[in-house]
Amino acid sequence: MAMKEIPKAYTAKDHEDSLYKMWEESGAFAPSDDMSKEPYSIMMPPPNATGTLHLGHATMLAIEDILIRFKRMQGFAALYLPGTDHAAIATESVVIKKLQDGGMKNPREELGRDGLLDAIREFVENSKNTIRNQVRKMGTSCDWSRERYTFSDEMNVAVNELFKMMYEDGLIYRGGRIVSWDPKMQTTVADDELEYLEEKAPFYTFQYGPFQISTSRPETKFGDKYVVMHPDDKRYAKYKNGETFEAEWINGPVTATIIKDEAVDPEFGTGVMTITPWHDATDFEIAQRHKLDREQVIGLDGCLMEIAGEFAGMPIGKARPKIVEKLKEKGLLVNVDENYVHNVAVSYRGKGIMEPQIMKQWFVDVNKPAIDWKGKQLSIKEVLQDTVRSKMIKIVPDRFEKTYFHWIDNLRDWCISRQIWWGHRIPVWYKGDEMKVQADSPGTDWAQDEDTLDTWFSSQLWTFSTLGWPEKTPDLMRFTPSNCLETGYDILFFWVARMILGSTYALRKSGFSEEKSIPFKDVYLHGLIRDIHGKKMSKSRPETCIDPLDMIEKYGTDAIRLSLVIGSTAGNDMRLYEEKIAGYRNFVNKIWNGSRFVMMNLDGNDEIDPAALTRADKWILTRLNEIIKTVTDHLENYRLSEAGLTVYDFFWGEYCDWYLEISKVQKNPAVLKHVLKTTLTLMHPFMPFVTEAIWAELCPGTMLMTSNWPVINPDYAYFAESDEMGRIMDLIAGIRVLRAEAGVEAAKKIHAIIIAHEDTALVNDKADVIKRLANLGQLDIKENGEKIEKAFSTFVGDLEIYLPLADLIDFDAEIKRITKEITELENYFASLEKKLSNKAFVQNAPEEIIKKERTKMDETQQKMEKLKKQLLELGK
RNA sequence: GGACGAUUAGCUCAGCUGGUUAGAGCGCCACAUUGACAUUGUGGAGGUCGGUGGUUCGAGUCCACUAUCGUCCACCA
Repeated sequence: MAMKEIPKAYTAKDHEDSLYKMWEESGAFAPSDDMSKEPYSIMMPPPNATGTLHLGHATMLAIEDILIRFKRMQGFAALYLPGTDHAAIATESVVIKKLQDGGMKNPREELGRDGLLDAIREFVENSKNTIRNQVRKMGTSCDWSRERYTFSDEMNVAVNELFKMMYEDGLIYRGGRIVSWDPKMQTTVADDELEYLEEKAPFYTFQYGPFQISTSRPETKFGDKYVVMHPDDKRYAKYKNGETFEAEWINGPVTATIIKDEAVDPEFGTGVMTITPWHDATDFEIAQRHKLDREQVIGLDGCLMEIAGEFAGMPIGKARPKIVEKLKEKGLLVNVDENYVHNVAVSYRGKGIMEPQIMKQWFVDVNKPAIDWKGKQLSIKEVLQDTVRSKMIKIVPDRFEKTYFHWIDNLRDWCISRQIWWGHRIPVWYKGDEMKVQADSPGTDWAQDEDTLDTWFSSQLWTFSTLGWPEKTPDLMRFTPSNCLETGYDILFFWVARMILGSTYALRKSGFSEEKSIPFKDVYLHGLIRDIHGKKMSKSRPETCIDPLDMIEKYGTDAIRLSLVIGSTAGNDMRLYEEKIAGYRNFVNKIWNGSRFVMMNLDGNDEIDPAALTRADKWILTRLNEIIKTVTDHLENYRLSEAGLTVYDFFWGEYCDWYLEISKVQKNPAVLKHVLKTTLTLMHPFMPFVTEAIWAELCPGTMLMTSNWPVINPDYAYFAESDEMGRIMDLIAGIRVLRAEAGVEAAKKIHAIIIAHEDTALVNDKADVIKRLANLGQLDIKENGEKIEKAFSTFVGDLEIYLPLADLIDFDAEIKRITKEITELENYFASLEKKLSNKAFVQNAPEEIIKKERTKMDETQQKMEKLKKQLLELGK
């Protein structure tokens, strides 16, 4: 038989590449052309076209691919659109560093704009290929024919179009604002691309006229001519707002003005500060409020300017101690706190220390009403809030909605211009004082804005520009909005919120309805992958890093996918270690061998004969129904881990350990095959390769990937699911109402009785419950009928009996004691039952022992019945 | 300063709207195994679910307070 050729252990390497090739060539990665099928789409968050795939990407791809394969099998026209991101600052700094490592001193100067762009382009093309192949390695079933790139010509058209629309709507404006300037990368950095590092720096206090002021940055203080204090600070009550005084300062005397502003914290330092509006965001705001002068002190190169007099041209780091020295000589240094700790802002990308500067930049206004939304003109901020608040967009897990709203509340205008070269260039042209906003040059003598756009400005268009916008292509009409955006929670603000912004604005403007203009319906946020100690994996500590590609090589893609998905929940970080992956590799192998065994026992007959089913067959078929239902339900609700675990447990613990064992004695090949096929289907989204490889043997000529997702077969409901618990729940619900209406004591007694009488017959027969209760007392239903009826209405239709409460009181303790005893017996009974339902025990244990256990069970049952009768007697 | 998350077996983690005796993997102990599988099977030990109080007939699950760890946001003159 052909089976003998199948190797004993599954070696992933021998199958994965050829299976992927088969899928790709079959065309099944593309969504079905059948327009009657409901569309389902996921836009892959594009990995940066700089490096290689890391575990974050692997997690993302695994989760998305599970969802898309599931939906595809369910019969949706499933689109999974892949792509890469040009990642402006990140890429440019990587390439510049490479060139510098290669000996080039200043690549920007030496290569010029076009030369550097060429170098970056070449680098990006190479790494794009690497990324593509790695995405394939993960088994990702995305439609490569629709691959997109955030810096393609088509994308550039979309970006320019959006810029123009927003400009014409007055949403984009140019203005002098304080921005974070990165002297290292020579560009601005957005607020949320900053991170703060703790730094210990000397904290100086200087005499400034009659005041003492403190600073850790004396080099900014040259132009300071305002002192600010809180209006309510009693210490300085004698000074009036606007009052001036003379003060000796670094380079001679200055005339200073007193300003009262609530931004000053009276508790901090001396409660008085001088301000440097050009180089501090808070100071800038104070200066705006009071219309104060602003002067630049530090140049864009990080060196002091003319205003610094003798210090001009010095880098700030060098100048600082010298300035302090001079002030000390002048007798103006009051004291130095050497243990002062404060935060410095650095770039999230390049780690350069920020220098706030006032610069002309392009901004997106987030407060101007400009979007026609549900009959009103709303601002970007308001639309961002409404989409989530009205549940048009659902965030999983929902606790991130709170974070999202908090972020929006604090949202300021978005600075979208960057002074780097790698990126979409701002489509604005200047000639003298004239300015035009358009993609192409208006003619000779016009010069284009030197700046490029923030990378997120193009990324925000990802969900719909990839489908052809601004053209109204069939894909755009069909697949927008996408169904799910899956990404890490760390870029909720960077990207997710911006996509909502871009999509709602652009698509509403293009005539789409509110429902069609959101970028996605669900947002699924996964956590970060950490090492076994819970630390972030970082390149600087390679021993903590797990490279997904190494793991694929060693354990196979299916094992990686499982280990990234099982045991992880939305929004929570997960630890990953090699042993875990090895564990799932074992499972993959188990599937292989279990299937091999099944195939050795098939007889070519696939028809299940209902008349020939053993108890075991019926059981496994019933269980299969339950598993289908559970797995489908979990997947629909993004509980991927639960779904995976369910099918894992079923296959290993029930199908292999139990049903296959029985099959060695008495087998039903048709059932064996049916259950295997169904289980393989359920497992396929999680572990596409091994399931497809087995399928090829099991059902030659067909492809599992395009098979139908299983549905429950009502014929296989041989064992009714126990709905007893459901009945009890109804009863309890009734008691809860009764408690509210008739009082706690009454409810407690009824509960005690029910516990005591909790046998199936009693719970099944509602009327019987009521009768028994009725025997216990003579509470008149005519008096309390309404309450009682309400209490039991969840499980009793008609109530025309008397309900007893009053006479129970004396038997309380006795009932309690017997109830407890019954509970103990029940526990014992259940443990016996468990033992007897253990297949291995039943199969292997000697007959006498099993008989003995059965006898014990019978005895226990009799005891329990006796006690229950007693309890009833007590009731009477 | 504000918010959020975590705390469950030796380790890493599940546990969906409160409900039969709280689960898995790894590790540990004992035994088994040349007929699918040592990447195995069977059995076992191991948990007062961080603490205190509350709601409830019933709490790992809900509420309040609290401890420890972690993350994010804001401020830091």
